[in-house]
Amino acid sequence: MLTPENDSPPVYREIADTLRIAIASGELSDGDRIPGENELMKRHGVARATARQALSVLINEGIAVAVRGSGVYVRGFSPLVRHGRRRLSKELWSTGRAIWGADTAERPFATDSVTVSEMRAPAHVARALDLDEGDRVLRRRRRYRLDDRPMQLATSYLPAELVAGTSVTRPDTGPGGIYARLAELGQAPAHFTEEIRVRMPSPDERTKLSLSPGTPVMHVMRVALTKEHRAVELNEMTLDGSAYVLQYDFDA
Amino acid sequence: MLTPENDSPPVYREIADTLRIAIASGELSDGDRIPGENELMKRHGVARATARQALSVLINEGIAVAVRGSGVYVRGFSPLVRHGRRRLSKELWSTGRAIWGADTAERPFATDSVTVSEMRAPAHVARALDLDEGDRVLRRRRRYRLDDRPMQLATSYLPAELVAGTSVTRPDTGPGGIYARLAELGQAPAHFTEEIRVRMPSPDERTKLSLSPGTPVMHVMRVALTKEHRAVELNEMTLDGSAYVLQYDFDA
DNA sequence: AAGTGGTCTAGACCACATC
DNA sequence: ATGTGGTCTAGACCACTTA
Repeated sequence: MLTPENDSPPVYREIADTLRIAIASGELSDGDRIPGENELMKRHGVARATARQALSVLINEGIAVAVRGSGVYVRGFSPLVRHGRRRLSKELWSTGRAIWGADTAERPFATDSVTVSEMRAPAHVARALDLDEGDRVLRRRRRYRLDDRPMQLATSYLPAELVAGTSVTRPDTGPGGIYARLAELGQAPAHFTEEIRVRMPSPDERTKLSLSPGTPVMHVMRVALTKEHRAVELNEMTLDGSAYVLQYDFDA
Repeated sequence: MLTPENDSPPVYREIADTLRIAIASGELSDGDRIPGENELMKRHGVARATARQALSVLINEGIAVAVRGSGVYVRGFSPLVRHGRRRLSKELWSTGRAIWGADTAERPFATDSVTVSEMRAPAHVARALDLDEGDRVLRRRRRYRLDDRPMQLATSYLPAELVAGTSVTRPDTGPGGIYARLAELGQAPAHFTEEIRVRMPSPDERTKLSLSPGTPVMHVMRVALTKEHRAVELNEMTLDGSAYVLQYDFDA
């Protein structure tokens, strides 16, 4: 249509903006149906591809989700608060409660597809755990679900010689989890550091977490240290960004 | 083309996967040029829209960036570490150093487009600062840049009656910033809580932070409390997700 | 059966970058 | 001048949902 005005925004973007404003203003709210491709074609007199492009903007922003055969809908957001400090307080795991209970106020997290294996430490793991690159580590991978919704993927690495022969090497680590077992070995975690990155998920992460398009993930790398400052665990977590709010508190 | 095989992945996705693998394997690395639309059309025998769709997948994932008139390139990632605790240690702001110096190891952050205004507290601000919804707050907005690259947008809210007549109401708050001024008022921040969300940016945020498509933002909400647990500031920050790593540490 | 979104083709004109 | 990505049209067939 040879864009009559000089450098006006493209049509698909203007259509997207119209819809975005309708959503932001509350005119359309969580779960409401957004005008579909056919409706936008009629309403704005554009070709199908242009209407689609407008919708794809909102979908890639995570504001809307498309449901095949049904329509496009406004997407809600009601996340879970994950509290950095309270979650890892000593009372929790030292009394046999799983750490994951802390977030969810008694709603149980389910653990999924647990795999345990021993391997040579990858470079970044060796660095975090203060090992040499050839050293062996135990790797524990699992997925967490809440009400059947997958929420997070987690991979823990521990020095293999430290946990050899303990239940940490078995799928079920017993009451209190890994940290309780480390405490029994005299290697109780006393100090934690967490690094948080955000990015778009890989295709693998998208399927494992059932993410809809436009959903970013949080990547949390946590190192657990004993009171002697020995690094005893690296936990790499990938969280569904639409499902979590991380909370930290600290003193000046 | 009537998709010959049954439920094989769509062509554009297979093309995207090919490219993704080439990137992940290091065959293509940061800044390298990715095969463009014309190249993909020839190589895979598809229409232009299909080649474009394949590239748009990578762009929306933040793996690649398109440069008009030039080509599509692999995108690098070299973030800045923002340390939750060290940044806000009392020594920093109590000795007149700006908080922002802490992240960057002496590289200076520049402040941009500062606006100060007084207004009625929005609902979420009133809640965070423990005010009534009609109460007045001072709002300070600004943008931070590092080496001319915009890194973060920040909006602070403070109870208006608390800071009336101080330099907090002026664009330049003086040495040590807001927190030093609060300390002079006997309201020194002693405790902080931060909440972190991740989402895709709004169009406004995308332009203000010069974000390329596929870049999520971190949204940090920080409340500063005095030692008497009075909430004296709410700071809402929007960080370029490709530019930051947040770090926190704490004890069990 | 009708409507919806998902994929794909085959064209077109534009603005911009590089040579 | 040529090639690149950006936008747009006008069709087509498919799989799925809803009624």
